[in-house]
Amino acid sequence: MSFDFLPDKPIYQQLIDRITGDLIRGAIRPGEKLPSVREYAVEAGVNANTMQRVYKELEGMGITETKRGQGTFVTEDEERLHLLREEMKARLADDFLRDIEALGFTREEMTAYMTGRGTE
Amino acid sequence: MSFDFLPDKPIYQQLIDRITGDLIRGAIRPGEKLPSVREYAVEAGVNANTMQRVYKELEGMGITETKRGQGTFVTEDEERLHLLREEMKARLADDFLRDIEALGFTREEMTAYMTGRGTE
Amino acid sequence: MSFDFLPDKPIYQQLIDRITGDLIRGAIRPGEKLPSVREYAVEAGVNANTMQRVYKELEGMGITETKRGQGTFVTEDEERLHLLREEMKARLADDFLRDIEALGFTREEMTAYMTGRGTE
Amino acid sequence: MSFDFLPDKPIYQQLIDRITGDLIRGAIRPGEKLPSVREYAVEAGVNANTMQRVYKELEGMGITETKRGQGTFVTEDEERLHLLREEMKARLADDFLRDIEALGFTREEMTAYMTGRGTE
DNA sequence: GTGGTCTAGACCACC
DNA sequence: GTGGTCTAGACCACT
Repeated sequence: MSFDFLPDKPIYQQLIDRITGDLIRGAIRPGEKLPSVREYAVEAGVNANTMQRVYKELEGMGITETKRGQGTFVTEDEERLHLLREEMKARLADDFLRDIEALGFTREEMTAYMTGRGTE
Repeated sequence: MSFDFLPDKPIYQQLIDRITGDLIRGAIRPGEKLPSVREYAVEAGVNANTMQRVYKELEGMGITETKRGQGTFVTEDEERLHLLREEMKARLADDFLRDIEALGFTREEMTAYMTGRGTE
Repeated sequence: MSFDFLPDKPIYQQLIDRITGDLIRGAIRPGEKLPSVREYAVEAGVNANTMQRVYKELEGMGITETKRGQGTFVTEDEERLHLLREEMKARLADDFLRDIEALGFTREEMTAYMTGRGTE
Repeated sequence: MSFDFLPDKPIYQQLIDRITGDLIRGAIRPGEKLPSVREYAVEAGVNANTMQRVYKELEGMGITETKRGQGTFVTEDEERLHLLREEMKARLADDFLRDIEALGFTREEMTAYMTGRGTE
C-alpha cells in the first residue's frame, strides 16, 4: 500500500477519496472495522489529527459509524453505500462534461484521445 | 456572457480556463486584441488585481503578448496555440482517468453513464 | 425491554437515566433487588465494565446500596428517592429553558409545537 | 458579549449553537459578513483553529458561504434559514419529549414546574 | 486502547 | 488580511 499525495489537493480529501474508492471497489466491506485513527495515521504517514478529520468527514457522509471505545466501522446500510457510489459517479461525470464543454472539446475527441492511455 | 464561479476553485484559474476555452473553440482568434484589464475585470465582476494575475499568467504561458501602450494581444504563433490545446486535452483526460481508477469505476460504466447526459 | 443507545451520549449515562426513570415511574420499588452486574450487562448488551460503572455511580448518588454477597438493592430511603426525582426534573427543565433561550425561541412557540407531537 | 462555556459539551458546538441562535433570533441578518476567523477567535477567547472548525461546520450546514480572501457571509437563502429554524425547534422539542418520557415525567408536571422559572 | 477536543504555531492560496 | 491545511502534542471520556 503506497501513499503519496498530490499537491494542490488537501491530503484529507485524497484520503477520503481513497477510502471511498476502496469501498466502491469492494476492497472494504459493509460492517468492517477500519484501522484505528492512530494506526491508519502512521500507515498513511500523516498526522493523527488529519486522519481524525478524515474519519469524522466519513461519518458525516453516513459512510461510517463510530462505536465509542471500540473503533470505527463501515455502515451496514448497503443502500447508503450504493447511493454513495452513484453520487460519486455522477459528480465525476458531470464535472468532466462541464470541463470539456468549457474548454471547447468534443466528447469524440476526448474519447479518441483516452483510448490507449492510462492503465486500460 | 454569464460569469458565475465555482467555489473551491480559484477564480483566476476559472478565468484562465474560460479564455483558453474561447481560444480553443475559436471564439478568440490569433492576433486579436483582448479587452483591457480594467474593462474585463468590470465585465467579469472581479477585482482588477485578480484579472491582472490572469493576464500575467496567460503571458507566462506564451498565449498572449503585451504591447506597451496598446494592450494585450493573443499570440499569432499558431504552433503555440495548437500545443496549448493538446496540453489542456491531456490534462483533462489524464485527471479523469486517474480519478476513475482511484474510485474504482470502469471506463465502460462511465461512458454508459455519460451517454445521454449534459448538452450532448 | 429494548436497548438501543443514542450516539454522542455515554452509554453508562443512558443506562443510569433508564434505571432512575424506572425508579421515578415506579417500575422499580424501594428495597427491591436489582439484577447482578453480569446479568444486567448481558441483558442490556453492554460490556460488564460499563454496567459496573453504572452501579457504582448509582451507589454514589445514594440510590442503591450494596450488600456484600447478596447483591445490589434500591435504597429504602423514600426521602432520598423523592429528592432524586426533583433533581432530575429540575435538570431537565432548566436545560430545556436554557436551550430555548440560547436559540431564540419563546416558550409559547415550543409549547404550540409540542402539542400533538410524541406519545401524548 | 460574554463567553463562558459549559463543561461536558464541546466548545465548538456551543459556538455553533450561539451563532445559529443569533441567526434565529435575528441578531444576525442574511447576507451579513461575520467577523474573520481570527477576530472572532480572539473575541470568544478560543483558538483560531477551533473557530475555523465552527465556520466550516456552519458552511457544511448551508448556513454560511465563504468568499475566498473576503470573508465569511451568512447565506441570503432565506428559505434555508427558515428551514434551519424549524429543524432546531424540532430537535429541541423531540429530545425534550423523549427525555421526559424516559424519566417518567408527564408534560403537565414539567409545564407546572417551568412556570415561574428562568427568565420568563 | 479508541475516538474526540483543544491548543499553538507554521505555511499556503486567494483577493 | 482572509480562509484553509497540516503538524505536534496534550488531555479527556468511554469501553
